[in-house]
Amino acid sequence: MNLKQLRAFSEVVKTGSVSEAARRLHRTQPAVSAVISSLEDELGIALFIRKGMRLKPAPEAQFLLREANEILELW
Amino acid sequence: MNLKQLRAFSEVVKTGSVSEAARRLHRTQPAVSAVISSLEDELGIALFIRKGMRLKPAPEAQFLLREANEILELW
DNA sequence: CGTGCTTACGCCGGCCGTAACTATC
DNA sequence: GATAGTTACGGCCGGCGTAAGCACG
Repeated sequence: MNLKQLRAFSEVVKTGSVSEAARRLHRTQPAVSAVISSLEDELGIALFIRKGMRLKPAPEAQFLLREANEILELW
Repeated sequence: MNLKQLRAFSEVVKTGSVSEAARRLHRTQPAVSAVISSLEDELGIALFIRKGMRLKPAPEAQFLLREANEILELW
């Protein structure tokens, strides 16, 4: 787990979109997608549920979101 | 600035030694040394004063140490 | 078919360890 | 000469973008 992952995760939740998060992070969509995947792999849980074409944060993602934002705030 | 740098910085301060920090971080001495250098470069300040063979945190390092530990605690 | 996410793939930069050098005791 | 830190260097792995594939409306 590292900052890049937390930033990506936070942005995707905030915007509800990998594409939009990618724009804000100045990265391409696949790059952000991969970062999210790697985070899910590490944690061993799915952080998002595909809802049609959109991503909805999974319930388990809530606690991580709080921690992530807490850390990013300090940055 | 990233987590690796903060971890390295924190360990070097804690132990007063790059070698010992390297052992704890499971890295070699040169690797840790380089991370510290990169952090100092980024910040544009010297974080340590060479006191004989030991490293003493520079006064300017104090504020960073507090922030670093705060962040690492959350991890 | 347009929009969005993932998979595939090759390139390139950065990180790591080894080795050599410098300094302090 | 032992111990600690830095500098030099080469190899390798990971992250990036491009492109192609897949799914939903």
